[in-house]
Amino acid sequence: PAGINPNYFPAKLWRLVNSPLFRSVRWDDRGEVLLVDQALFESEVLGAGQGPHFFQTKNFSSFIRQLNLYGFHKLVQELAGGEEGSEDEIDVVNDFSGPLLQFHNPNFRRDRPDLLSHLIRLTSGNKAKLAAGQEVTSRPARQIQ
Amino acid sequence: PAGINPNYFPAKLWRLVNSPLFRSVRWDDRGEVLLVDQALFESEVLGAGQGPHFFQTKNFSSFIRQLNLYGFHKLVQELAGGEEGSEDEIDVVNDFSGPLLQFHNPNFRRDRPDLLSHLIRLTSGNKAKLAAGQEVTSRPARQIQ
Amino acid sequence: PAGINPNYFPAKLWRLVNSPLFRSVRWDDRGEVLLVDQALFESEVLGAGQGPHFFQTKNFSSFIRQLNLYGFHKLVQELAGGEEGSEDEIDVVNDFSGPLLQFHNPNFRRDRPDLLSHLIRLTSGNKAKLAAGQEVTSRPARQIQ
DNA sequence: GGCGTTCTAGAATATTCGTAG
DNA sequence: GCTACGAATATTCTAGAACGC
Repeated sequence: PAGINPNYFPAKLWRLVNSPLFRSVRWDDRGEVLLVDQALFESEVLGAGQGPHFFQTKNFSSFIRQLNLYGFHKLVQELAGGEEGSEDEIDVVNDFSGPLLQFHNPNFRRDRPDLLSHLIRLTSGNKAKLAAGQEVTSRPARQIQ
Repeated sequence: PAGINPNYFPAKLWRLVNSPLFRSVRWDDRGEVLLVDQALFESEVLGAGQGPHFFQTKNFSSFIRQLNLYGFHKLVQELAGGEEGSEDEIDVVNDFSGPLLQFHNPNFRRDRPDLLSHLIRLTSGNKAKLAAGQEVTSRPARQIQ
Repeated sequence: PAGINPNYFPAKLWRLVNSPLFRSVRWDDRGEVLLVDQALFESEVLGAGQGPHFFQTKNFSSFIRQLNLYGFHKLVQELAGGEEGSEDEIDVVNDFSGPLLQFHNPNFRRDRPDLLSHLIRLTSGNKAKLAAGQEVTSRPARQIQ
């Protein structure tokens, strides 16, 4: 998407979730929740010898730290028991391999790439600025032209 | 229900009692009392190999501890000894399999999901806050809505 | 070892590291450093269907949280870059399968089971007591006789 | 100086055990 | 007998802090 730095975590996550080449990171049916298959992610994204190595780490926990730093929150898997929409949840969880971790961020939605610029790193400094009502933006990409 | 954390006990209990897939946890006729078949609960909810494992314990007593922590109280079953109206009680108790335990909480009613947010964990700290007249709320959910 | 509660983390870790049945948790050559093969640990200790299931979690991160709570610290692996003695480190790291994580605690040594009783949970309350110079002990095991 | 990675800790709920009432 | 509760540990999710680039 335009306007955000392609080298930073939000842009990388966006490319991952929208890439058909990576099955470990996907959208839920509504395009509002990030689904992650940890085992598959570790092999196809963090594993050795992966061509376009997205991240420098091999530890899944570092990926989780990034998600939290950018304001994502984990959703617990509501399995088989709700009133409405329980079928979807079953599908979501048992899709193809291991259980899927679910993360949510109001500024990370499939149909709203324009919101990506609102994903900021929640450092203590940035949080103080936000509390003071100031705008916080990520460092923009260095455009050639 | 909206506004409560789906990871926590009240939400899980709500899903259980309203799920047609679990027969061990049900409402009484009026939708005001929680009915629990211990033997069935131990096999279908706490038993091994249950896909959607709601709890990490296999001990029924831990489930009871949670009920008490959230303000549920056990109703003693007056077995066929009252004056009139004893048939109802017999029906309630011997519905389909084992004896049904009955628990009550004024904020847990079938037709009032809005009251679920009042179910708070009665730790000593929270009870002190309540005694001091302060509001006590659960850690909020990260709801999608 | 006598005197410590066999249900708590230090005793479980002691049994694991000294058990020939579990290869994922071992001592280093000197018996002073805990070596953990994460992948093997996840399958043989945290995996489903393990007989004497030590922990109720399936997440390796929860195991790490326990190590830190009881005062263990991770040792960074100096990979083949030192001056002398680097062979030992290589052996430690590449012994049989994946890389081995190393953790250290002065009260966790192979030849000193008597020190296990000094492993206490570093909660905020216990840390305050320690800072005040008070003794902190774990809840003792309930002995039958 | 910002971002990514790592290691550790905070804080809330969950689970267990024992016992008061 | 047995319900309810206190208190400790266990588990989970998130955040703090340090460091390198």
